[in-house]
Amino acid sequence: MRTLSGGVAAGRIVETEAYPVGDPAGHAYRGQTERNEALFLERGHAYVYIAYGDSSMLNVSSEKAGVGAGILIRALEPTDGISIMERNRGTEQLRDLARGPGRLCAALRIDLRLNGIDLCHEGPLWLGSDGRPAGEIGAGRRIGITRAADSPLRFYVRGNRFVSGPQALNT
DNA sequence: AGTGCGATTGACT
DNA sequence: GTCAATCGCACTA
Repeated sequence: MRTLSGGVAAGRIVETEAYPVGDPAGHAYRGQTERNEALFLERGHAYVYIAYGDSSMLNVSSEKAGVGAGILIRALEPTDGISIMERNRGTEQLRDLARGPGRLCAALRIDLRLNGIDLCHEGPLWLGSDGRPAGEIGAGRRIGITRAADSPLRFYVRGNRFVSGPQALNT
């Protein structure tokens, strides 16, 4: 969930990728630096970075303090504040509002100022549950990386149309 | 100090 | 379906 001056925007997370300890594709692989230090915070903190010049990416640190690992949030099924997301994204295509990590951050206006915040308590950006049961989860290879690309570390809700990536990988 | 390369997106054929 | 834009960061010299 995301609190903005214009109101609250929120959605269900329908797609993630894991970047565990020792993963050569992970940003923490080469040790702690100024950029990735948020990955080394206690699990549940935000790690935000910029890829390809623009496009922010949102990760959640996933290990105890001092250990570098995280989960990339790749896609959201919009549930609240849809008009806010449409304005942030410059489109009214519901399916495209938060399908993809860069789009998700644009829709919720997530930038480097949120790097390192605690996501486990209500705040400008936080994680919560809507009480609804999760759908059936599928696993497959991660998207857009070259190293360790074959590890099945991408997880998604089966059949959900807000999941990014080729349709063939989402069955 | 210079270079190469992405955890992507949007526009175009 | 294909392809270029774009820039911060890590690595080499």
